[in-house]
Amino acid sequence: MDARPTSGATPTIYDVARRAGVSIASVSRVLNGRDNPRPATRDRVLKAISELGFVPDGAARALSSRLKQVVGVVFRRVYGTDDGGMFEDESESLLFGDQINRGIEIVAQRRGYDLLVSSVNIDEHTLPNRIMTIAGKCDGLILHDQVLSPAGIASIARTVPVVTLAGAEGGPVANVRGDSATSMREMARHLVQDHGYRRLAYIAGHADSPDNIVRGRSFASEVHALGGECLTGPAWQGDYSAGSGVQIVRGLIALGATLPRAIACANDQTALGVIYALAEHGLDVPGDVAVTGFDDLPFARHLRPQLTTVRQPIQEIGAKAFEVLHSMISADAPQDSDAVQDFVLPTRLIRRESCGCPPDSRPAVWRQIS
Amino acid sequence: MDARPTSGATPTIYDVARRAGVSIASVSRVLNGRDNPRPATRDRVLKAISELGFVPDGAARALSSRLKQVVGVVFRRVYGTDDGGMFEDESESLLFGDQINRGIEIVAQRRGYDLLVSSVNIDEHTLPNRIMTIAGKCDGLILHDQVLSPAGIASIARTVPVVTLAGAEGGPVANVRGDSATSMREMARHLVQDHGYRRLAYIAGHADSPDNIVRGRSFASEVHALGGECLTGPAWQGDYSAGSGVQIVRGLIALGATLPRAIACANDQTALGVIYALAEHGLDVPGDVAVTGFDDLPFARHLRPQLTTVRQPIQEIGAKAFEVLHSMISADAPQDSDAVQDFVLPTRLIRRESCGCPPDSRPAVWRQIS
DNA sequence: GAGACTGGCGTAAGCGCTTACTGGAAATGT
DNA sequence: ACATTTCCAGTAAGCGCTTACGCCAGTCTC
Repeated sequence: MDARPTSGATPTIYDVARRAGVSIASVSRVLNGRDNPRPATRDRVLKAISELGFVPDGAARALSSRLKQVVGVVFRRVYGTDDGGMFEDESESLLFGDQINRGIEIVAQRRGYDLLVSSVNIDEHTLPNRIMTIAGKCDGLILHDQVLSPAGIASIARTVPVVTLAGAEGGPVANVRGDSATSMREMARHLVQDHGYRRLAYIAGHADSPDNIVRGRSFASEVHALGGECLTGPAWQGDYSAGSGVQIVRGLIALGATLPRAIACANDQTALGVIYALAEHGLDVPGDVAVTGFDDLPFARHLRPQLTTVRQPIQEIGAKAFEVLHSMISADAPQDSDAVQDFVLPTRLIRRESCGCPPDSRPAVWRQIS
Repeated sequence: MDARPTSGATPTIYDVARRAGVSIASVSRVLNGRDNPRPATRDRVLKAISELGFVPDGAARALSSRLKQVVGVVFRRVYGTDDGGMFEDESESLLFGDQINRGIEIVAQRRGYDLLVSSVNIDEHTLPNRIMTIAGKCDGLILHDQVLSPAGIASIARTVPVVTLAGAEGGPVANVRGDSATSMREMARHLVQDHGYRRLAYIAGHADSPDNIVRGRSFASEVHALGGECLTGPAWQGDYSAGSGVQIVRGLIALGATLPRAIACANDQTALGVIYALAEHGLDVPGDVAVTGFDDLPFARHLRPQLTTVRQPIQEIGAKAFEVLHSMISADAPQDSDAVQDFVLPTRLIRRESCGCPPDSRPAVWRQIS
């Protein structure tokens, strides 16, 4: 029995112990489902717990057991290209990131972990501090694309297990990503070979995003290999936002440029903006210009025309990232040092209408879950 | 100076102190930006910190300072009506909830708080346990709509500050919500008076969602007051998912029912499904049937026709919820007991095309940010 | 029925921080 | 020059848990 005074505030394990007439050790054992305490004792404790409305303190538990059961997830706060307010919410809505987080969360929960999410603004001068604060609150970190420089990542990884998403292949830590290269090559083939387009373009995402670079390169090189032409360069530099798609198309049209026959976008949101801007000028998609996306976010199939895109196994990417991180956390060895792993998940081309394919006329109910 | 042995693992404040030749108290003071330590000392400490890659442990800090600087956010994991896979991702994508969380996060960050997010499945039999675990990891809880019964909320609120979102007016704890009633009445007026529709319907969201109930009641009563007819009942019971919108319309058409002239949906996602299903049967929106949503999610304006809906200040709702919670956490008094507050934020009717209004033909750049 | 187990439970030592208290040195006042 | 104040920095006492250890029944063995 312990003689500590009853706290006036929230009940602690001592209060429970006193009320149940046992020691705090027994309460702890009941709390953790050990089978030591015999039923009678267990019941007394359980009763005291519920009478007091006792909630064990996570911080104390974490401190003592050296496990917080929390994973940190950091993503970039996106402010897309400003296009006069039209897409301001859109660029804020991080559909892709949210889906990934959902994937992480679902598997994390199965292991008793919760997610500590935090967005960062790259320009923040206190970035290292913010990341450190977050790191201190969890057992491991999952970093979305483009939140920290490779050097920054390496440095934080000295102290806490880190997994990156959609990072570069040879990064300093374990990385999980979709197989952008293969599917973008497939996309190029589809557009050039199946549809016969010769003059195409790729609207890029953030210039410093490894995944974006891979997408652009794979697409362009395959188009060239097939004898097509692929426009790139500053005029085609977007930032993953719908707004950037709008502005690029408007800019091109304003300059009187001849648009390519097909535009492949770095992601679905950009494609959304492109289609919008094209429609604004009376251009038909895919009749005048074919447009494709990347990610296959839910809205892609509700657009008119339905968006041809690449399906990424978004939630699976998140799930995999957690599993990798979890094994790093569990492994006592803080560093597996040698071979840093790069996990690549398969992606798939989803042909819908915006590339020029005919609409699928079967009723949705009969359609394959594809 | 402290004689504790150097830990082989992650460095602690003791390691930093030893390396800098000071006491742990001084390190702590530097860490917390106290102005006590003089520059020379401070620099030594800072140097040691960066050399060791020291990251202060959040759990220890929380335990000691009795503040975790973490707020828990719990939302319901939604599995929408199954419609053969067509909308399965959609129903998982919780657009609305994610936006709210973004709002919470942004203001939380300003106060040094991070978000612990966790989705729960209502059917879970261990729900109380899950919520308790989460509660133990944070200083306060924000509960989205429909994650816990009022009794459950009241019980957990005994122990930790709680704020609910879109809860019922007379709930057991502080609540933040949009002014659904006013805008739905306005919607009814617009549809009946401006467009002259007489036969309308409301597709409901979760039957047990207070906000849904308010929306439905306000709409129906205003329609009636204006001499119109508002269809409701089991045939019009959805669940906030696009899939439910699809199924309801398909079901009605299959039964040969005469569709109303206008359908107001509980939220944008439902409207998305309704429009989809209507198009599937060759029905024109708004020509044959007008459709409206609620929330004004980003995709609403990219639909064809653009969706007429009610704009909720989504991020502001989240922000407000955090502010309220934060003041509860800061107030030493665990219970302000008496008047539980209900914060209502203004909403606004956004007239676009799906109600029958003419498309806005001004170029987007010139359009008001409205 | 004495010795060796065994299972249930209490004691106490931390986990890595924050912070009240305190002592000594430096700065200030007269 | 001495008394007084001010400033820094160290000591140590927790914060609320988990868990190694050990004690004391009650069981088992032969």
